Amino acid sequence: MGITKSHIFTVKENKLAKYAKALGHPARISILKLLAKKQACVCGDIVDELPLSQSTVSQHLKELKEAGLIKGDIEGASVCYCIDEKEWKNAQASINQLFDSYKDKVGSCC
Amino acid sequence: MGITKSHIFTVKENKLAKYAKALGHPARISILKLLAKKQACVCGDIVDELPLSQSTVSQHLKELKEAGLIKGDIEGASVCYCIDEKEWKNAQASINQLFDSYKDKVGSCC
DNA sequence: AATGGTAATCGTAATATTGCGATTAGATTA
DNA sequence: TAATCTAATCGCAATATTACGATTACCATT
Repeated sequence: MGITKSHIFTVKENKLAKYAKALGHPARISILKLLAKKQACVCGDIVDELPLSQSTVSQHLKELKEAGLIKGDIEGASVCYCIDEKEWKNAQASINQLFDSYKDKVGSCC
Repeated sequence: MGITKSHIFTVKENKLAKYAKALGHPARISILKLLAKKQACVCGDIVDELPLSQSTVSQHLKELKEAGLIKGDIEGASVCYCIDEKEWKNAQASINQLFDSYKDKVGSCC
């Protein structure tokens, strides 16, 4: 139905999925890389760096903001976007917890 | 247009986004956790663990397989699903590379 | 050969995503 | 105040995702 049955999963699973979903688009990866390098913090600079329209970039920024990965401070007429340090680390830790839960195979199947 | 302009991004960015997208649903997180713990390797066991229909689980498994994170070996009538060790490590490394590219803020903006 | 179990696929419906042009709201400058 | 610049939002179209029941294909038993 295009709608996820979130209630049957844990809060933690949903939060992790939300982080991952935000990372699940190359444009958003690209934006985050720009923000990480701090070469572009102002929205307009991001638009200039990517071959996407202003409205499209704005929407991607909105999704990253809703996932919690970034935050935007209004600076006069423009908006300064930055990575949310706390959530960024939290996301990394959550993802690594999943990856690390897999111990090297001992044989069994496959 | 609901279709991603993949060609304007790098292969690496697209690959990372693909991994993240696969992780972007709580059901798939849940499945991967089961596989990581090896409590469920056979498809049927996964279906039993989750309150989702067989066809829905099968579809999620397909997406995880297409992203490369898991593989399935046919064992008689049933199918044994396991994490693809190599791709798993590759995915973790790619994601961490992005996260680690952000150095703690020194001030600038936000 | 007939039956039963397992898992992929098909078809369908509801909803979400991606992308853009156009418009709008706020701040800045002339 | 008028003109301008910035970024969010609206409206739309194309496509993708999520979910399920039904069907199908394939093993394994009987």
